[in-house]
Amino acid sequence: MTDLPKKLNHHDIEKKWQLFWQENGIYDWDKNIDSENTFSIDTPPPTVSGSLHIGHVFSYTHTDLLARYQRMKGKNVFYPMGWDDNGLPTERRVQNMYSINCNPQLAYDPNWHAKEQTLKRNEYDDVSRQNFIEACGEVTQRDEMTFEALWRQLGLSIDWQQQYATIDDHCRGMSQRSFLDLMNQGYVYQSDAPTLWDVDFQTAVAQAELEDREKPGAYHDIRFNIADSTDYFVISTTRPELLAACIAVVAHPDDKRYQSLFGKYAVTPLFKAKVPILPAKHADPDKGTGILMICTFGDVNDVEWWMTSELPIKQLIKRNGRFRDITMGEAPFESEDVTTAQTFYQPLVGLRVNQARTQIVTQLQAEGVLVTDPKKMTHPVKYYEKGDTPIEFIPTRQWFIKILENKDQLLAQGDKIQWHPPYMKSRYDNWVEGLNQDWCISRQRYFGVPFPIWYPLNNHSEPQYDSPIVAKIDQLPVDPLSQVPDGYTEDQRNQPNGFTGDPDVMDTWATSSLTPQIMSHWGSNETRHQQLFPMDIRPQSHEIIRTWAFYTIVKAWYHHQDIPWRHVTISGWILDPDRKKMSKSKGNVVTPSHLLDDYSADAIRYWAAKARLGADTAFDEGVFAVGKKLATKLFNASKFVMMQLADYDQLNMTEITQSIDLSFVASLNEVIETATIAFDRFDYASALDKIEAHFWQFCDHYIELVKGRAYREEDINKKMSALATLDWSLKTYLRLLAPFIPYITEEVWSWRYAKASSNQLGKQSIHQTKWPSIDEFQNIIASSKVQFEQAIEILTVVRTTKSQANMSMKHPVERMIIHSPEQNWSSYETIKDDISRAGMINQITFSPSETVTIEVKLGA
RNA sequence: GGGCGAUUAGCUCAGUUGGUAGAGCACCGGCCUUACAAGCCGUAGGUCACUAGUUCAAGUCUAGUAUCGCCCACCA
Repeated sequence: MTDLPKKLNHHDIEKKWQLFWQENGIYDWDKNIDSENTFSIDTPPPTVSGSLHIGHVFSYTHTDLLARYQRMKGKNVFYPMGWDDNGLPTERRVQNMYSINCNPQLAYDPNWHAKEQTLKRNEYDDVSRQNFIEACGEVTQRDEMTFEALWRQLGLSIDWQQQYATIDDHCRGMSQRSFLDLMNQGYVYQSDAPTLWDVDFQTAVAQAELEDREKPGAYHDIRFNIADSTDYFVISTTRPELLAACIAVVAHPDDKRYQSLFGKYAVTPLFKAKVPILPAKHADPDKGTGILMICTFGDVNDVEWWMTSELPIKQLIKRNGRFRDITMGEAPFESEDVTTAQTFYQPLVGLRVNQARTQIVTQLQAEGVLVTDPKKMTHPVKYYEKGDTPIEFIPTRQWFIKILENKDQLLAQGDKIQWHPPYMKSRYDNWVEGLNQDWCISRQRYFGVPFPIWYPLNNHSEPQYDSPIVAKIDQLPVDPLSQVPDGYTEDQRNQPNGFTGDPDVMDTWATSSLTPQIMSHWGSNETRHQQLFPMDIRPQSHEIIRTWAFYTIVKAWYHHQDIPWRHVTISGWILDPDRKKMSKSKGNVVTPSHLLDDYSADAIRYWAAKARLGADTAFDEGVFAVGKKLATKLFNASKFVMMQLADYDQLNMTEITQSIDLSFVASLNEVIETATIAFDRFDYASALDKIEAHFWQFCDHYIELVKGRAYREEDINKKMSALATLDWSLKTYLRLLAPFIPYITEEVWSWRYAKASSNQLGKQSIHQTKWPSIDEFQNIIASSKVQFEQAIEILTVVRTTKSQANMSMKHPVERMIIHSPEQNWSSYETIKDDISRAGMINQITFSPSETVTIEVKLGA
């Protein structure tokens, strides 16, 4: 007590308490407590292949506030941490860091080790899939340690024994178990059809992973001749490079301009292909020229129209986005003039889409079939959200999970979940209602969860996709590329009449949609699963409602006919000072480390805690400073209280007897009640507002009112009343503020309340003590907060008067006259001594009046 | 085109069931007051985006308008 630090050094206390929390297992989940008394959190596994930014700190703090509150309410909190380390971001990072490409054809090289190097892209070393995966593993493990250190510094009350990584054995096994279960239930199918395809990553992607980008483009008005006629018409297209892929020309059935052409044929320029002219309802007479070409495949309309037609696919673009070799004249590339067609097509071979476009425009111009110069415009183009080249539709074989046929059920599941804030549910509803494709879960990548599937090969080594060989549940996780299915031997791999492993990996969402089951150990530990599933809360951001939240609801419904969690808590975004979303691509990201160092973890948490769920918040260092100020104030006020209490081990609330003390307790009581209600509604921000405001009243008014009585009063009862109130108040504020600013509260708690002798709560860490409750002091509940408020009013008048007179606060007031209704006098009378001392007032008198006015006469 | 949200003091934001507009920061003035000058006290600052309506009473409820943001759809 005698050697309390003069200044608050947040670096020291952060280090000290992090270690203490870790060594004493303060945040450990107790597996022996039933589900009723458990609060389980489906922590978002951060993508580890990037750096954390202040937005992560923001939303993870929100979850921690709820976790800490629930823990203090006596819940057995299950707060795990996961790492999302599979998927494209990791692969891309590893490729760049080591200058390597994955070549699945190569054999594993046990002597190869990843080393950081920078080579030109065409000089990258090829490594085997297994080597590549090991490199990914090394990188992610290193990243995870960095992340963990930051989370610990921020003070997240995670149980670090509960960890998973989406690429680890457990998660791979769980993903495969899920796949097999869905397969058994008939929710999975394979389809060989045009699929959303990213040509850079060379993989299929899902509808949910697309985004529109506004890009420059141009309308190209191209003349098409009508077969066996001298007539022609003009189509307008943004994708002239696909002219050779044209399979038909369509116009709206009601479009009078073109009705006479239906049933006839058009001949494409350059390639001289005869294509039918047909009616199609999706053709909009008001757009372009009203007549358009169908190409395989220019956009989703082409795909949809093609599926209902009997026409062949003329595929020009290869999986790598380049134009393939084509022999004109061979089906389906028939031509009226094979030689000319080949001449025009040949220069396109090997080009990428935009290069081919330039080339073909030159050709069209040279042929005189481009009616006008290209008309420039900008239009939205579909991209894979992580890609740099527009999406193409390429026919490939993919695995799908059925979702379209269960929209109603999925909407009903959404209704059973409580969304915070509630309007976020409409995002979910909108998305489900607008779905138009099943969920494509296969990806042609390497660092991910493989499908637990092999295919038998016929005597031509062709895979028999209709009769896959399925792994057994107890084999999971399996890697079909290195493991052998029952009944076969390794030397039969890829041999005629042998087998082959499914080469694809799963969409990363196929794994992260199972985060509740991954942590509940569904399928392997039924007791644990029952304790933890469904989970209590799923914290996440709103832009992934359509992916993470949606897919998790899908899986929980298919596997368990249940909701995955009872509540979804949605954090908003951090906006930069121009109110733009912070994102890597915009280059406006703020990283948290230096902020934590400058302002302290408590201060950063304070800033995060001021933002309500769902609300986007501008990045504002001013608020960090306020948080830091609060921590400093708590430190100083606590030091003051400690000085007063130094000689007293234990004080009892029954010693609180004085009017102003009782009314102050009543007023703080009200705050406990309000804050508790707010926290129960997940509204930590309102709770903080109330607590904080009252704490400043404690410092600015209550302490000033009673400090004299605390150290100068001769009447021991009056003195003890002040001391007991200070003691109880501080103990209460510390606990109310503990979820928000865990370091400083723990530090102060350790000065007095963690000691067994003075701690009826019997815990060493404040974070394991009970949240304050009005049940603690029934004898005081009946008190009124009126006297405290009267005192504030009087004190304020005194201070204003002195301030306006440019006087020191120590300057005496010669006389104060309280004009007030007579029935209030007795109340004032009970606080008169305290007011007089705090305001340096020599004399207080009363005067009857209907309204309250306070008259102050300063001394000379 | 459909859906959702926001608009309150110079800035960042509160405002629970309708009842006289709130905080912090910034600004300005004052104050060494035995926890804190990284402090304290105080002053000033707002047609609650706009228009109509309901009501004794609207920041709050209803309808519409504008601006900003997000989600979805369309995108030849």
